[in-house]
Amino acid sequence: MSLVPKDDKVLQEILQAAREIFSKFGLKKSTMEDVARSIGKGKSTLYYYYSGKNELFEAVIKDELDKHIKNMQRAISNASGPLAKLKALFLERLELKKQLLNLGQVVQQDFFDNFETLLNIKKELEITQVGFVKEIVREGIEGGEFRNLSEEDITLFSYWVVAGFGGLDHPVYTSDCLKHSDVFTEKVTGFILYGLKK
Amino acid sequence: MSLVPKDDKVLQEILQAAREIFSKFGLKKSTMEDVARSIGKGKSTLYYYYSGKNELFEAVIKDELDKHIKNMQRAISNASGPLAKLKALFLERLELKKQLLNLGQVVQQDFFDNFETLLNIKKELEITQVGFVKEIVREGIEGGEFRNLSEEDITLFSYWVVAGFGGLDHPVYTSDCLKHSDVFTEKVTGFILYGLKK
DNA sequence: GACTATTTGACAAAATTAGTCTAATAATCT
DNA sequence: AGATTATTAGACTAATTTTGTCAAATAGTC
Repeated sequence: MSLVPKDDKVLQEILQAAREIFSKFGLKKSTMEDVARSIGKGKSTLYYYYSGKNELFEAVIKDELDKHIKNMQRAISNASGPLAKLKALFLERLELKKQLLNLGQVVQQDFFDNFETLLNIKKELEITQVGFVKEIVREGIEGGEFRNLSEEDITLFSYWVVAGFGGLDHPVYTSDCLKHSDVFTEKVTGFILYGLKK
Repeated sequence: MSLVPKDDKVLQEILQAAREIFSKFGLKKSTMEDVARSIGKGKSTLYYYYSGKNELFEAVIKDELDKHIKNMQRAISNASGPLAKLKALFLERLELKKQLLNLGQVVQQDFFDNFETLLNIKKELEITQVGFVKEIVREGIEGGEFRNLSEEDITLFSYWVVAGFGGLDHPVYTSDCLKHSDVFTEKVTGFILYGLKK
């Protein structure tokens, strides 16, 4: 994503600064000069590492998503049983949503789709999440908690769950729901599992 | 300050919207379009009431200061004895500082001085505060808590106190101090009163 | 309807920002 | 030390955004 990933220290510095500036002002009102100034460098330095403002923004988003995918992986590994794993996944997904909100009004699906690379990133995120859900479901089937499903059905089910995650990103859902995240999580997890019970 | 103070409702609407936008983005990154959009009107409407962006900003500041002067007045009236009054004044002054910080990085003295009208407003604020302090000191002298001072000395003392208030606006003072506002207030009030004790 | 007040949209001038490019500077190697 | 490569910055232009203007449209009042 970056032109010359030679000096990792500067790269990280730029990413961190950019994340903060974009979070504070949003993409539109943030300038490359803002980012540069905040790390005490010239704007040209940024262009040495990233080919443009949008590219920097994409890098910030991708960096953020990568971190969250890792967090999801870790959360699932740390949980015992499919129920706990699904819950952990769901909670982590909510966290991802919060972070995207924090990146200055970029969570709107239409805005997100405007970047071709971001679209690819989104697909990757979707596939990764589907993978997580499939893994959990398979574990539940093998453990006897869930009814037996064909591989095809597992895939379909997993895509449905992840579609539900995506739906949470739409502005139809207000912050009030997120405030009651424990109750909300239980309910949604319950809905999800209803389709799997023996 | 406004060109045509005819429709007070729209005027207030603009002021309120402007306050929020300026607080969120600061003066520089806020646009008249932002303000207009947030009240669902055209930008030209803003120019009908205010001759320019800076003029609108000044109006917001002046409105804010007026409110705080009233609050200072009320706080002093409600307090008993010069010590309590001085403390109340000081706390209210800190509140004013917070509000100015909230208006998007305008608290810097040099920035403040850039506006001639704002300079006049600042002088007015200074004179008002000096008046409050003098009142409090006189009360303490008459009540026997403070040593007797000439009118000239009272004036000098009051200007010194208000200068101290102004010093708080400089970036040398970090937010950490403001976090411990009770201890901070006690200490500063103590320093102030030290010069007055019998 | 006539008159006045308010609001808006189109637009030009001014200001700001993104991005380019060359020179300066720093780092590395021989 | 000089040569080479990598990184950084400043000057600058083109593109974009913002401020402010002004005439027309619209709303309100008599």
